[in-house]
Amino acid sequence: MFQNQWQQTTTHTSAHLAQTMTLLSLTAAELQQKIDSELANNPALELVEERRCPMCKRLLPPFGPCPICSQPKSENSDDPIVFISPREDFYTGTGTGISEVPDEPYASEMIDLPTYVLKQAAADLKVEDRLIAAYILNHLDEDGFLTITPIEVARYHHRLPSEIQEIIELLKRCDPVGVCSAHPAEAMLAQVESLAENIEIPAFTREVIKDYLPKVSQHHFSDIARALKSSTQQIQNVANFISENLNPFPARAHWGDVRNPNASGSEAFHQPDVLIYYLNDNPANPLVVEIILPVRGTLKVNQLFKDALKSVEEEHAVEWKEDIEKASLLIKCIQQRSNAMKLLLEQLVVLQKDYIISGDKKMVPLTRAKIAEELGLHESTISRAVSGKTIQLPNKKIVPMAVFFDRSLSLRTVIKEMIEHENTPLSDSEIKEKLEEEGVSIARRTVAKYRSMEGILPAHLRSNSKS
DNA sequence: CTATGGCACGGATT
DNA sequence: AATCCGTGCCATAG
Repeated sequence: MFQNQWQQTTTHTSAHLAQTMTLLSLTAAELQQKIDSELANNPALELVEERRCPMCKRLLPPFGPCPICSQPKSENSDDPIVFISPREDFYTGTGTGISEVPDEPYASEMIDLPTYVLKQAAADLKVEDRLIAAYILNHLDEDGFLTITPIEVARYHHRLPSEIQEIIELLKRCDPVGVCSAHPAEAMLAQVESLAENIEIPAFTREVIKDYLPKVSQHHFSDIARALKSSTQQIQNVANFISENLNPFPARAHWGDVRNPNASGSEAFHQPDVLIYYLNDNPANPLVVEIILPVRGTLKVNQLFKDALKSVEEEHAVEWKEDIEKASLLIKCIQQRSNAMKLLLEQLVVLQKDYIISGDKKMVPLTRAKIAEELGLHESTISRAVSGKTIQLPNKKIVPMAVFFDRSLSLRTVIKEMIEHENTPLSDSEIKEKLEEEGVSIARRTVAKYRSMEGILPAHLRSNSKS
């Protein structure tokens, strides 16, 4: 009986399928937004109480027992535990998630970047300028850069470009410092100015940022020194300062090995969709894979509402019925999304286990198509499920899920290590040969490409001067 | 002449 | 159909 009704809703193909697709491609944070708005607009949708595991106090998934406590004690520890978890609140990126209070709960007021910046700037803006500021903030890309030019804004609002520029300058000083810049260099300059108020800035820093950023990333220090009539050592200092204190992408959570102390505010915008960690953070324990479901408690169709449907006049009945349909559809779709994510992660974690445990080098080349085949799902499903999502690894790094499908990552790290351990600088073709001895066949040109991807400068400029 | 970076083409992936 | 990636060829720098 219940089953039947369920089935009917699911097999209602077109619209439902479409919605599942859409939901699948949403990240945890986006999904939460969606659910919140649905909850507010649809009276038939109800959020019932959260359940906690009596043992570990962790929030329980919508159905079933606690995934962790219910694990049989002596289990084949090779099998990672994969499960869907309600969000325990937003994580800071360091916690295990188990009975731990988040340090920085952003969730209570999850505001988006534009709002966040506007709040800070509002006080310093003239009333008539706020609208413009809001307009500008709404035209930022995910890194916090402008997608429009000041000229365009000026035309649109019938103001002088200089006035617009003033507003932008103001916005640049707000929390993710450098937001609203046109490119990384500009953002970094803004950060320099802001830092200059408190600490000393190495000489030439501004000049280097302005004109030689690409060279810095390639470690072409001597070139820059020559051009600026400075010393290589001095430029090296500047480069260190830059990498330690500046963030080229103010609004982006910095993943990978870019460390950045002054990024307090920006990190909160990228919550991982999946957490992978050792149970209780002990590497001896099995891996736990936790898929964040941004809902506390259980979502369901309000039973009272359903009952009330029978005793209501005709005109409303239609409308109400629609609401109920919509609600149950949404729930169904969310379940499907969760299910797909779970299937995907189960495969992914098993296949890439070495990578998760021991790092980039062990990455297995993998394509979305292969996974799709394994799972019997369509490639596009996998694509959607992967795109935009991020995963937190046991080592606390947050990486895009797409790296699990990066065919070259493992080779790149091998090359990187090879160069790190080299005595005499190896040329690209020498590296190619070495790799071939290890059974890897790859073109010389490709070595060069990987090398530059890793920001390693060419052999002849890599004379053994260790800093 | 050797080592690299740029451009662009073709096949694989999404 | 659109994009990404590995490569080959060629120009350039040293």
